[in-house]
Amino acid sequence: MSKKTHHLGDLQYAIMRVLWNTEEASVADVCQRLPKEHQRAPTTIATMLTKMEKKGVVAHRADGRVFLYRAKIREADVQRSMVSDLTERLFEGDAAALVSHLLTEGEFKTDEIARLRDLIDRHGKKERGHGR
Amino acid sequence: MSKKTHHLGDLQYAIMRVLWNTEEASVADVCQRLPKEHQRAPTTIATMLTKMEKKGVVAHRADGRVFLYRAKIREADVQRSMVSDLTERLFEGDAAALVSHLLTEGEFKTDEIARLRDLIDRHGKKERGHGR
DNA sequence: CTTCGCGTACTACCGTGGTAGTTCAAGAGC
DNA sequence: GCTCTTGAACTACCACGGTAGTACGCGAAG
Repeated sequence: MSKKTHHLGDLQYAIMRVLWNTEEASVADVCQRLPKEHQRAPTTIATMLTKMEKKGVVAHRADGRVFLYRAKIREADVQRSMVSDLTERLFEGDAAALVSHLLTEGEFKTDEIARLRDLIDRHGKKERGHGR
Repeated sequence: MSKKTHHLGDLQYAIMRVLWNTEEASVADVCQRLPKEHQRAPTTIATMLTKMEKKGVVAHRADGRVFLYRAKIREADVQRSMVSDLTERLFEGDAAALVSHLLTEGEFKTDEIARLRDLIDRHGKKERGHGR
């Protein structure tokens, strides 16, 4: 169940984001709710949704004449598979190397470092807290 | 100066990795040095290299009858642009959110957490150390 | 000189993301 | 009933990663 690695393109991810925020949406709804940098012709969105349905990432039901689409996969799953894909490719699956890269390439503003350490501390505590 | 965002495919990245490790390599060299999961027909590699040259990520010079290819971009640059691409798409550019995702999705083994905290500590000190 | 092998060049294809026009059908309005 | 609007379906492209066969040219072996 939900094993395949879902790599979505830019527009596809933007469409998914709309669906994740709205449960069900028609083509027109999606068009309206897309951020302006992803605005496309309605036919483009419809085509994309059809292709995405063929891939199994969305499903639709008919409500009168319009189709209502909904996401079939969870955002966290897509994120996980895309992130681990990249980690595999770029860092041989070493997630810590990815973080190291983020640090040395200056992807963090100085004040974020503290927040980061906090995140890790909390996670470490939770890990030790409830066993395993 | 090296501004464009280089997104390389799987095979292309594997080829680049060979070039990053060897300075100069012929098509045959690349074929030999590719990990077995990326072994392809020599013509495939040659085609890829030609396409990659057109994109500007590699260059070649003739040595007798053979072409010696070399990387024109640095690995860190590709990593940076691919990672920040993904961070942008999935986390609105919030790199800390990416780390948080890695933590909650269990991408780290428990003993890596310590190493991680260490990385961050060292980085924090260095930051404060030499100004900026 | 002729042939053989190797290496590059050219060409062709497939899959998929992306883009959108054109067509078709069904309900709304006259 | 006939037209107008609107949404879905179908079709057609383009770009690019990936894959590899075929053609060609050149130096070496005979």
